Amino acid sequence: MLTKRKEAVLKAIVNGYIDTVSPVGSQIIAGNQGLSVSPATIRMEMASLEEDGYITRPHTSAGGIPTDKGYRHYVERLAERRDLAPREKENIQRQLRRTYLDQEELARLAATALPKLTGSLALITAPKATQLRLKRLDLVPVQELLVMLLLILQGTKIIRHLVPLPEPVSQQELIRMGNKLSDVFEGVTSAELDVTYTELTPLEEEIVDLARDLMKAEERLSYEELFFDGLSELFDQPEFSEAEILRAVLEILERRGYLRSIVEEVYTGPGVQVSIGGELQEASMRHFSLVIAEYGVAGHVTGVVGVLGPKRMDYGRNIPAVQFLSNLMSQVVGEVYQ
Amino acid sequence: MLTKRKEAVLKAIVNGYIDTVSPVGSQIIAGNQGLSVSPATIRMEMASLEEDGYITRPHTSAGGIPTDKGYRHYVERLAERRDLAPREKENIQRQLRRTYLDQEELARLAATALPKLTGSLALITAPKATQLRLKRLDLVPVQELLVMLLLILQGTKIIRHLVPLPEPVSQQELIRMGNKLSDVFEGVTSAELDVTYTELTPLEEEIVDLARDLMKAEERLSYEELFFDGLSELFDQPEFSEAEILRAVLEILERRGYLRSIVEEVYTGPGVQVSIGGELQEASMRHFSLVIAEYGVAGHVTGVVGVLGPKRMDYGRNIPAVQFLSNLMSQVVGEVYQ
DNA sequence: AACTAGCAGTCGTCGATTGCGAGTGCTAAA
DNA sequence: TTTAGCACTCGCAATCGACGACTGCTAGTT
Repeated sequence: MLTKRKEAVLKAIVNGYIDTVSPVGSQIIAGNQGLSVSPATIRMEMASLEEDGYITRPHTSAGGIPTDKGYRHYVERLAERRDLAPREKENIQRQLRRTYLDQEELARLAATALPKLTGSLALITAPKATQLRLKRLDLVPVQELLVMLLLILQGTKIIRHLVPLPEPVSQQELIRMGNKLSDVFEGVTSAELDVTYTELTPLEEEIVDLARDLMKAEERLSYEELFFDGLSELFDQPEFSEAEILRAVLEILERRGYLRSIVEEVYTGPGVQVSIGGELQEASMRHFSLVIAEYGVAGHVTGVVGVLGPKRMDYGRNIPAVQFLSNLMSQVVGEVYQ
Repeated sequence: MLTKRKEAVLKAIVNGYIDTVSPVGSQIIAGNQGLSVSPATIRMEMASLEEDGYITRPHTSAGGIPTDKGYRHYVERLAERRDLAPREKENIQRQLRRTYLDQEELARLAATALPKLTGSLALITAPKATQLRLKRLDLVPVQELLVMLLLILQGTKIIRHLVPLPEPVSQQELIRMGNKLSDVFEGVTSAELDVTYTELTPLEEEIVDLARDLMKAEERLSYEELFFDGLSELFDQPEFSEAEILRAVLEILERRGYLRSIVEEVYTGPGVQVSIGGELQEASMRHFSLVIAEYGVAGHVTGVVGVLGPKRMDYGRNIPAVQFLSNLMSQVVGEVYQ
């Protein structure tokens, strides 16, 4: 356990490092009001903090910079949460509360808003239903032997898929089939989409089978598509003057599935989760931190919202920001999802 | 007009610069088989090429690097086009010819394939119909006073929009309306979507009006959404060791509308178009070249496919690659679009 | 016992200096 | 017209030293 004074020193170091991106020395810390001891004393404390693994030094005679452990302690006990300004909140609310947005657009918009608030990259998955429900099924002719199967699901989700036909089917017949199947299977889950329900033609059976497979495949995906935005905000951060680090981010973003796996790894429960540098499995993430939270309607639809930034991001602000967006999106999604 | 030998020198310089990314001097050029003259003679030619604006030098005693004019001449008369290998072609064909892809997925897949072939960033717009045609109209209940209006259009395009209702409407009634309107307006263009056609209830009229507005808005967009892929391929290029240039690209990519405007600016006619550095309006593009081509069915659906890379990209390969993809996508889109 | 002043010592950064080599332009000869 | 030769120009990388930001330690103070 750290003494009060050690904590004050650690806090000053983390805050200072977040601010200046360079090691902070004992005199600067001593200069802080609130700590009225001499630099020499601070140095003693710093030596001890270093020994305990909270800070490190780039070289012998340099100031301290926080280690992952130091950041962790800071995030958990030291950082002062600074909520968004009421105006900022209103702005975002106005953007996301337009009722004519579908859920993907919602995620996309949220991903655009977040970087401006946090100076970090925003990561958002579209809401994903644990249990899909069919609202309607359409068959739309594309070509003589090709139709588009459209599954319209609860929420605002749509699955579309092209289906080759063994023989030509008239448009009237397709419409009739669509109406019939919509009628029979309205409100049904993938498990209940069963061909034994009623009398179906072979073609209808085939379509129902396909629909079920598509819904199951969709459910099996652990997350919806991941949206991100704010690359340039992220690259405004001074650590990205080195192209190497920058490349690391880009590679992560290009392998979207991979990023999804990180989100899953980090995501261990409700509330805002913070992962710092080396706490993430992946070596290339060691310069970054991730602040994420779940949103949605528990047990029905959920997505993940978060930011990816340098380890020295402004946690005091970003954590409340993610929290706020998570709550807001939960509300909006909840309304549409009924 | 350039003499044969001047052209040979220019070609050697461009090829050399593409290869090594550093100024190429007279001895290296003289070392090329095919040119059996001494370095001194080459120097004379280089001085003349410099005077005519085909090459420049970073400083007095350095080798030559091509100017935009030099690249332009190279692309038009000197570059040897090297078509893709049959295996590469087959691979791509196999990926894009899966009939169950809708058109957006097609564009997305093509955008993924291209960077691997060209080492550049791929830019692709989804196919855009000049004249949208309605195939079907659905109204799907979302909440008591909220329905999703679904316009299913020719091709595989879908427009969805949430519509607040003045008063509750039963699901049966919504289905009836959807079927009725689909029936009346099947195959119709936005201009023909007119409420005077037949007898409609006020709510139906409102929906038809909205549908028309949505279709018109969609038609007014100059291009569909732009897909891109291959950031990391692009950043493997050595010129991106400087973070500044890198930032320029990212800003361009974040402002997607802006990139679209560049595509429009460049796009002046059929066939593969090449724009080199300063030939593009935008100052931040001066280090890049763009190779693009239209694809689709002339007069019906069109999109744009291209690559963005450093000015010293491998034009000899990239131009045929874009050509090939444009042709292939035209075929695939043509089939689905009937 | 806890703190602090003072001081020697460490180490990275910045600017100036230098040598090297790649490559030129020019001249004079072939 | 071409070429060999040569003086000259620059960029680049390495070296060096001064500087200053810090530290760790010691000895003295509270």
